[in-house]
Amino acid sequence: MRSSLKNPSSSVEKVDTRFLETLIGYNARRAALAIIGEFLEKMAVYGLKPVDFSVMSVIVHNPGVTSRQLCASLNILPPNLVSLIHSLDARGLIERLPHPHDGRAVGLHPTEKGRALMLQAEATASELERNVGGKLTPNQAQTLVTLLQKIYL
Amino acid sequence: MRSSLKNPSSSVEKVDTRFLETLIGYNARRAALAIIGEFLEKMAVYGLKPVDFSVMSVIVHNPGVTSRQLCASLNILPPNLVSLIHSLDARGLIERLPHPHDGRAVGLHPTEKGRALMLQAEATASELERNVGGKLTPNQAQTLVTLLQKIYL
DNA sequence: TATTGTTATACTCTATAACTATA
DNA sequence: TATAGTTATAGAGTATAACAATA
Repeated sequence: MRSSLKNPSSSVEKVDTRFLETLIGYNARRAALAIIGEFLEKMAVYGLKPVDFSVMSVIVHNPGVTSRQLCASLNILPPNLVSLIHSLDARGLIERLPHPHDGRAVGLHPTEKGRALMLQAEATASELERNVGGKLTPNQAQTLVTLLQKIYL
Repeated sequence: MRSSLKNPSSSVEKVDTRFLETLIGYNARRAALAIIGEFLEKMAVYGLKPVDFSVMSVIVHNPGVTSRQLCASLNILPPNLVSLIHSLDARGLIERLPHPHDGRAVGLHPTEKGRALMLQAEATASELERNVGGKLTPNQAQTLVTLLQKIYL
């Protein structure tokens, strides 16, 4: 039996990552990156990256939402949202209308084009979800979502 | 009953993110970021960021592992590992020794200082894990890890 | 010809400070 | 005085191409 501790020049056949695999954070990050990779591919046809998708989804489901509300909901810093919103506006997916009660704020509204795009994009996202669920039973997928939300919500 | 669809200037009281919360990728990312945030704070005393920690952990548990093996295990691109390894070397946490069979490769070995640091750091990580588990029962934490691994492994 | 480690570099993501207009 | 949106900018993270040394 060779001791890897006493031989500084020994080589490694199979890398042991068992300790890291006990950590929820490590596993959550690896799983998230794996899913986001698939997401990026499938959403490319809509010209939406994950953040764009999240922002558009919130705007469609919350017409009139402000930038500040978006930032708080999605954990985005205000300066980083600006160019994102500008880009969605330039693509004709959203409209910026004056806020009814607050002259400082701007309400973000989906255009018909934006609504139509997100109807498809959300369907694709749900389909991808069922693909990820190919590795999980529907029951397991639901359990997973519930447990993850206990952590960050 | 006000219809938010017909009033483009309506405001939003509470932001509805229910659709996003059905997506495993969204939840996994949010949970990972929440845990990594805590991790960053607790690991600051060791001067270790999450990637440094992962790399050191793999080196300690696999003395003699090569850069390429590390990259494959942790999903890091080789050019991005270089400065990381250099920094750990400069801190005296690892040693780079010639590989026994392959003249191109370099074996990465923990120094005693590196081992001692990681003994503490891994204990802290496990403790943090139990804190995250404060939101979950030990059983739920185990279930969560198992389900996440089904996705990316 | 393929692989290891490396350099240089570019692009994206994330973070901070400071400004303006309005509350 | 505080907040919404914005600008400028810095730093961290991630990506590709190309090279020398070795297999």
